[in-house]
Amino acid sequence: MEIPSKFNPQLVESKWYDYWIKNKYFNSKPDEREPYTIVIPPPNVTGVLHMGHMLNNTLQDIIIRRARMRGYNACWVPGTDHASIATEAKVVAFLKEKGIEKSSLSREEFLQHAWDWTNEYGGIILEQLKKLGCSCDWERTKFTLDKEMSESVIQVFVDLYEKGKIYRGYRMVNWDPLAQTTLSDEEVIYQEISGNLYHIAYQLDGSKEKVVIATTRPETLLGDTAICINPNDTRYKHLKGKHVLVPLSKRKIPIIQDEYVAMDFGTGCLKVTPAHDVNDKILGEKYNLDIIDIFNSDATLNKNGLKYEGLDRFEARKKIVKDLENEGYLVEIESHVHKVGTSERTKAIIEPRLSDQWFLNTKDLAKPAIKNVLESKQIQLLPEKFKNTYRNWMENIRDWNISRQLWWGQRIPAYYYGKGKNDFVVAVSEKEALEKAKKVTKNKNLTLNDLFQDEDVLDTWFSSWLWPISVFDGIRNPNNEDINYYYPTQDLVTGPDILFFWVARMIMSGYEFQKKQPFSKVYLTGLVRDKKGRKMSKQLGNSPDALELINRYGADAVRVGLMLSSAAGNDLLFDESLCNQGKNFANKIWNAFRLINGWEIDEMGDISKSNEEAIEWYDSHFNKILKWVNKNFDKYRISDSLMSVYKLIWDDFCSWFLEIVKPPYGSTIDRESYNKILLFFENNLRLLHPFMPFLSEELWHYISNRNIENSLTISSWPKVRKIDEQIIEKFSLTREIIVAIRNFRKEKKLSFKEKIDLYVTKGNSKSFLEATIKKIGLVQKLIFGEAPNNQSGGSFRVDTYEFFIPTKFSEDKSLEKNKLEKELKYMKGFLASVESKLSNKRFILNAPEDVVAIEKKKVEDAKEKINLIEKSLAGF
RNA sequence: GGGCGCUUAGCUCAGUUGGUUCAGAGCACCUCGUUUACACCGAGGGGGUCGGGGGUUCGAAUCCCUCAGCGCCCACCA
Repeated sequence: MEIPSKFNPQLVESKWYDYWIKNKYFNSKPDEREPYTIVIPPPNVTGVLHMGHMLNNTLQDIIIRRARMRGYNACWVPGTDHASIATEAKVVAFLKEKGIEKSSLSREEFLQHAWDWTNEYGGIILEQLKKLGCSCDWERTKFTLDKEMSESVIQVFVDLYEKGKIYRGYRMVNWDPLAQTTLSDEEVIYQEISGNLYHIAYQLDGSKEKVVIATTRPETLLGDTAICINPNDTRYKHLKGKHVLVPLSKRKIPIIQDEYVAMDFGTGCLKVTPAHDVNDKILGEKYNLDIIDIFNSDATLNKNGLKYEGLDRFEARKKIVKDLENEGYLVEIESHVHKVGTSERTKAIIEPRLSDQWFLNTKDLAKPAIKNVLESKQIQLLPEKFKNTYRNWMENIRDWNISRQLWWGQRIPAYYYGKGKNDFVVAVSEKEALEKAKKVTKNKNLTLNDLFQDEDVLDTWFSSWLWPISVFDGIRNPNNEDINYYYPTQDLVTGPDILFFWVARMIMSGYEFQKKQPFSKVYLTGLVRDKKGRKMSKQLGNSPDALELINRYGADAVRVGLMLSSAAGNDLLFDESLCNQGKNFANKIWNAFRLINGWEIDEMGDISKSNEEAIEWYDSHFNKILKWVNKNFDKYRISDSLMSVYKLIWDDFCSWFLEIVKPPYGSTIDRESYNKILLFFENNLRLLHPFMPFLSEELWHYISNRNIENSLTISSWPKVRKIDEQIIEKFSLTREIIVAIRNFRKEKKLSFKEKIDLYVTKGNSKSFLEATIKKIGLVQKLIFGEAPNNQSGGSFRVDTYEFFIPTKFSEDKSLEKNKLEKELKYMKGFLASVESKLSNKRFILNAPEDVVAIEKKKVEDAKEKINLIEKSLAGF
């Protein structure tokens, strides 16, 4: 069959992807086979493919493709996430460009825009995953805001509320003034900044004395309701029970005492602003202080900000510092490095803020989730080091703030029937809410118009934490066929950055709602960095365009490039040259097939001895490598698996096996050899398929007329068969001898085309492959016995063998003698070191028998070699 | 401030419960080679006192201690 001289990924990729889809090879429904399930970490619906996605989706595809080939009912469920903050922010910005302010829209109008946006840009990322070759069951594609997905979320909310785990509370929360919503603790990233510590003097009421406090946030003094000193601080003992006047506002506030204040920090005197600091809030509650909130929701100052009203917090800070200085309150500005919380999404500096929010008490949910991960029986984290991180977080878990002041998301199903904070019911629908409200209020005349649904939506993670269950509709429709069959899933592949956000919470929800783990293995990938070790980011511009890479190198090559350097949990330094390596590999395989394909078969021809040797060896060697590949897969060492396959195909199959069986130019190959070679090639393709699905499928079809199975994708993963260690050893000795012959040629400047005679002058058995040596070493005659007298030439030794090759010119005698003496010196030194080890009584006593036996064997071999060299030296 | 992890060839990393012939791989590098599968190639080669120091052991890259450097996670010192 004609085959193009070059592999063209562009032509082949779309052809086979369409073919796979058309034949529904990726689709799964429950049957009698064992399931193998992976749910995709749903990317942001409006996102685009980046290197991190490429990495973890390639891994998932490799795992699921191998599972499919191993006969499992493989099911990889794809989908997208509505990512409320990120998407809402994008939509708001998009509308703003068109001159539409969010505030001018009703909730319904805004949501319509958001859906329009989603329908237009949503799912692009899924199309990109197809380009990568991902074998997802696309008919199962889910979106976290789909009707049935949302219903599951609401049902879970109601359930947890009824169990008393969800509550509404007035708390200090993390406020993102840019997105204008609260965030969970996990969404706040603390960043070190170099700021200032301002020392500010407060006038003591009814005295000339001033008390100096230290703060990083001078603008919040407008919300001060006390200053606090340590009762043990002798410097301030006399201030007990007195009052001070807040600078600028002249408000009178008390001096309180609490051991919380560190005497050695700042001035040992703390201003207390219960509305804007978590610790101050605690002090405020303890001492019953007033709470003065000075900010609006966008972190500009409100009417409590007095003349600074309307200014942004940082503008206000500048002005206030200046005014304090002018009025003589500012004592000192000390530079000070401290940490500020920033929003994971918008990067805005977080403002601690008191407000009514919904919380989930996770203490009890965490219990089985901790136990089962620590035991590693039901759930295993890979690499294992993450167990510590996980444990640390889970054991100190705090209540989860699940409400967000956004519109894009599932609206909290709490319905208020009155003005009071607690005048609400929680229900899955308005109708049910009305019934409940009627009961609670004992007012039968209540109508839907009397109910007001809570304005907030739920944290996006509150929907994705159900993902492994909700994609199979296990919440709304428990015990349905899918959930019973596919759950628990097998593997989760994701980044460690969402270990708490997502992984830990899925584990909690899995045990809470399904009573079982959501997955048994969590493969945590590393971060994709550039080759300088920098995190890939848009700002740095060091992240290659994923699709561009696929266009340039081909999807297979990019997959290989990514896999070549990524141990689980380790960051991976991505360098485009790795894709090139993948491309070269594809080219190599392609050409190996072109070689085989071009051979003319002689139906009557007999198999040669060297072909027999090579076939016997590769058969065993392949199985040995297969066993190793399987072992690495079992340990989720995917890149090691690939490297084994890479070396198997490139070095062993192409460089050795094909070179041995290759018919000389103009000759034919016998049918028996040809069939075996093709079979081996086919098996190579099977191992290759999970890593390079397109190339392997393409080549498979060039030989598919021999196959009953009509696609490699649904063919089988090879089973390990017998491994003959003896032939493998024989081959490795043969290999060494051939390398030695090649070295000899190079040293003696003998052409690699010139035939030679090879004398085996010393050696106790014939444990190498003669025909192979003759063919690859271009050996005319292989003779066991002494070299003829007066024959010029040179000798060399391999293992316990000595060889002689006649050449026209003899080697310089003194040079050869020198070489032998060097070898002898080394061997003697080696022998001495082993013998001294063996003469050590404690070694004999303590070392295990086999280790001692090995050492003894070393002595024997060394002695034999020394003997060999000495005999040769005697000839000089 | 607590916890975890890392440091092995120029680069990226393996190295299983301490024990086979001077510690392995891939890439890079050097030399040679236009042999009709492939120069996106072939053949051959060089390169590491396993971060420093100390200890346990017959034996340590591997176990213990210590020092140094790097990284990650968690934590309310204003």
